[in-house]
Amino acid sequence: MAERWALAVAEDGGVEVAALGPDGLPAGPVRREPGPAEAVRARPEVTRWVWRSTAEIAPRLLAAGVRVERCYDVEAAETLLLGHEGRYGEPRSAAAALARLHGGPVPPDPPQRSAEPGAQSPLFEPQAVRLPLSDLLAVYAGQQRRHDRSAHPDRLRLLTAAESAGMLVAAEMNRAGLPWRADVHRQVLHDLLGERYAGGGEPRRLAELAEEVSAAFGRRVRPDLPADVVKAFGQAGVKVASTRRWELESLDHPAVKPLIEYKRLYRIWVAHGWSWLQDWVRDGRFRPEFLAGGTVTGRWVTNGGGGLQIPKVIRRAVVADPGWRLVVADADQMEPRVLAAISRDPGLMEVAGRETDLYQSVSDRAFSGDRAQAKLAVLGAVYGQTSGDGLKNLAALRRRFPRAVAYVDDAARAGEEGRLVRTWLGRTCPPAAGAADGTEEAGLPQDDPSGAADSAGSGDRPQEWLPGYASSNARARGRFARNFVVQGSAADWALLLLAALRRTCADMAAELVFFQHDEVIVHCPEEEADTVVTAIRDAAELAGRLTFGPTPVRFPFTTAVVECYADAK
DNA sequence: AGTTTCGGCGCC
DNA sequence: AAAGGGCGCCGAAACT
Repeated sequence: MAERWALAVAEDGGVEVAALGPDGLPAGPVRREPGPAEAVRARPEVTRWVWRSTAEIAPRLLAAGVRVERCYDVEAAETLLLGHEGRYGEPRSAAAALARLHGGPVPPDPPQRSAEPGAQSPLFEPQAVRLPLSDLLAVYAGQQRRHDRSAHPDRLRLLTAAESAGMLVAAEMNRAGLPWRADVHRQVLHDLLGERYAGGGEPRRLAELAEEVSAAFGRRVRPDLPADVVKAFGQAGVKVASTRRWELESLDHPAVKPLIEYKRLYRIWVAHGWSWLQDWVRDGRFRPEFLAGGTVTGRWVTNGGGGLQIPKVIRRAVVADPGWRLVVADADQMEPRVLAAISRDPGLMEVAGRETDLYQSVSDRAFSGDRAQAKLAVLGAVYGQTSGDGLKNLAALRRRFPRAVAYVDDAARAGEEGRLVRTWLGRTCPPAAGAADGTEEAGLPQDDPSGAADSAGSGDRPQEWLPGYASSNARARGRFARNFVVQGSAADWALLLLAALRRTCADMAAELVFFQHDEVIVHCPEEEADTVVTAIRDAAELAGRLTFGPTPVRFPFTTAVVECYADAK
């Protein structure tokens, strides 16, 4: 029997709790408990806890060794509902939601706290505005009605549940951390960069490469300063607009090779070097602080340490504990499969209904077996590519998979026209997203972010007084919206995958330690690895059915059971 | 001196 | 003529 309770943290750290009836209204007296852990532990029959903020409460539960089955995060729900209602940018705190309910002055959201290297994750968000249980329940009841009023209440309710589950998973990952061998990391750095010199300057290998670059130019050039490099090329008679790698690669000059190698290693040094290790790895774990729902598309972000950008060479340092394994699982061709599921394109659903390489199938049908071209065409359609071979390939794609291409084209048009665009479950794209892009001329005005909040009906006003401005902005919005429906629907699915996987891991020692868009890592005892592999496959299929309803589309994963992350794939 | 933007690149 | 989405991170440059 599904039991739902609500919990509100009081100023003194105690909590109020109350049972909720099937209608979501209180079905019993409000009781006080000394803390959330005590309240939850005393009620194992509860299957969903309604609370203001998972980020506030889950760490306290985890610290006490208490697990909840599911939750409903009121502030996550408020964010999703506001977006869905086209009110992006309005304050999303529970206190703001209450004020809107009562018609009072709406408090602005507290500023985001920024990540500090090595900072302890606080058990409380210090600036959070808490609500008494009665107020929290009023907001919750209002949110239930707002779900009901949406175009697809079931989907939106599922999205809220999924987002809440994601926040539980994020809290658990933040507590677990990613197993990290600092000694291995140091060895990798030494192999790549050479010795460090006293005083914090460049390590040996970078100094050598800088010398090579200078020698090639015949004067001292600092390879880490783009302006210096561009000038040096100019003096050597080579015109170059930037020092981007793809641009340098086309040049014929002896400085190019050491320069590119310098930039590659410099990047490792500054972003994942010794000071990174010092800042972010503690007690054998890297804790990047995952933030579920951190982007408008629903993808997660990490706060600190570049947790979602771990370079391939550095993954050597991610090593399972003795006797344990890492199950590294990567969704196969997630984006086109999601496009098949949301567009219901018959041809694309057919190829996505197989677990074999989807890009190969697409290329067999539309690109004479050229897989690389097929992949470029599909990604180009999803990302809004509009030039080069992309256009030609897009035409071929359109002939074979017309509904799929039409789906993203429609999204792009809606975005250009300032209409609301949603993921499959109803996460909504902010109307002005991408507006800052495309203003290639300096000095062009950009959309005022504060204006987006109060101009629900006027956000699409064209600015034709500035030739080129409105159109390039609109096109940027179109590309954003085109990508949004696919990337965001994939994020919808990924949340349900995580929720299902979390459920299975609860019965084992296995812990979810990493999630990156379409990839998960589970850390588990060796003997659980096979079970985890199966659990991931099952979770993927379950997530597919739950998210998209009946669909022939399959969501296969490539899994590897390894001791070291670098040995996967 | 402190804060914001830019250039470039890492990941998906 | 050229026009690919989402992020985070760093140091330098540009700003206040």
